[in-house]
Amino acid sequence: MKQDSLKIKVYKSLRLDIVSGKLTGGTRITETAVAHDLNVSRTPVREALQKLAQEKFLKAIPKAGYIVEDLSDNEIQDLFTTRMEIEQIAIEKAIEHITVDELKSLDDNLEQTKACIKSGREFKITELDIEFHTIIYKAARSKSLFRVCKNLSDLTIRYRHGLNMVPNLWSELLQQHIKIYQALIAKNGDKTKQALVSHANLEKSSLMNLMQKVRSDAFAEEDF
Amino acid sequence: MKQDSLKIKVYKSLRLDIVSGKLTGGTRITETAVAHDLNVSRTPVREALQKLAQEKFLKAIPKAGYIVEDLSDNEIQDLFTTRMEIEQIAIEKAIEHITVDELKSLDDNLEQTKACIKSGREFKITELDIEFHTIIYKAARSKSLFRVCKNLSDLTIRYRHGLNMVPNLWSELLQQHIKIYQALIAKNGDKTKQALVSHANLEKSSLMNLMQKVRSDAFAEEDF
DNA sequence: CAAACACCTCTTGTATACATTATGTATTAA
DNA sequence: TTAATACATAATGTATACAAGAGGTGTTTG
Repeated sequence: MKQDSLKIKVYKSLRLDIVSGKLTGGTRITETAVAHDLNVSRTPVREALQKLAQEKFLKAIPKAGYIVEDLSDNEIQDLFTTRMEIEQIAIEKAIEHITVDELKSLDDNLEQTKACIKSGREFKITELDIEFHTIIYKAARSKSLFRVCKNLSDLTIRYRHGLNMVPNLWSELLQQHIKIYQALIAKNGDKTKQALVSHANLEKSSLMNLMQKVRSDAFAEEDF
Repeated sequence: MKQDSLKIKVYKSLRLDIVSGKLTGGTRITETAVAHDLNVSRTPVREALQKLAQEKFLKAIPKAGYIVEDLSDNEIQDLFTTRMEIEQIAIEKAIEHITVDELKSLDDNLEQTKACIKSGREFKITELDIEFHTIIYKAARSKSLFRVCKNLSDLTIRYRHGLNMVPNLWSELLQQHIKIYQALIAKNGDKTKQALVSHANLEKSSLMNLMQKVRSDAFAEEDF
């Protein structure tokens, strides 16, 4: 395997910090600080930050640095909604083109997820969830659509780790993955889309409940 | 108005060269050459090239430079198809949210286009065409959807200048814009989507005919 | 003659020094 | 006391020098 360039290393490192929630929304980031932390010069850091800003993980403040993108509840909802709407297009195409190998990959993915839920390896579950959807994007056989789907999916990752705290949610989401998988095999367009919409809605509503809870908890603490 | 940074200047300059067809697909681009041409250092050039590559106007060849992205006929068709499919989502939302001011902007746009078709200002017509669709994207009131639509639309621009050569096409496309506009006013979802699909299909088929013609002409010349 | 190896050159990758600008603070004048 | 100005500071913006890798070419050796 070829060695990543420093730019890519910095990119991956920061991206992981953001999607994993280590860097929260609003955090200020400066080229110099990152360069110092990672022991590289400003050049690769600068390029990595620009890439992250273009992907909407960071927000560039001209002549003043960057902050970690901090979406409002409405903007997060909007993101999840758009993702679902476009994913419907993808899954409709996937029905036509998906191969037995790809269906096998989905099946493998479901098995692995089941195992991870049992053993409680939450970080891995999120990864598998992303993989499940990515297989479908790819099966749509549209380069431009794949790019759009993947980008939207990536942007949602950081908001989904909180879902690990909701008890039994992963089991429900897995059941929905299975429904999607079965509808894909049956090549039933309406059923597939419906299963996908239910899935996205559960995810979105769980997230919104969670955020409201977090907010009211914070408010309660202020009473002291 | 604030002065653009060199990076932005270089970016805009190259982007214009690509979408206007001055730089055709497959053309090789190197940092040094661009820097020399525009009398700036490699740093801003480098950043501009990376931005263009991320937006899929250029293709990065690691350690070897860049070439102007050269899509196959199928890939171009795919791009236009995806754009249309996602634009349908946008226009459905636009019906719900579009304001009278925005409808007025669309009307202005149609009038200007009419005038430009009469006077044959083709470059301006393309701009107005893009503006027409952008107003609709914005009216959908979804940040994430707007971003996706705009990006896909931008990618199609460079393939559309060839359409200027097709006689009377712009008049037909204008008629379709008018249909879309009227359907939007009537807030008729099905009619609006149908008008949009017709519009996109005409554009796509005209482009494919044109490319096939260009190809067969080139083939005919080889017979000598 | 063919294949392998070394080297030469072109291009990106990285570090660093310097320029520019925006912001905040302190001082001075009205 | 307040407002304006000047300056200090900290960040990005830009230029440039050097490093490193990939590919082509020529020479050498079997």
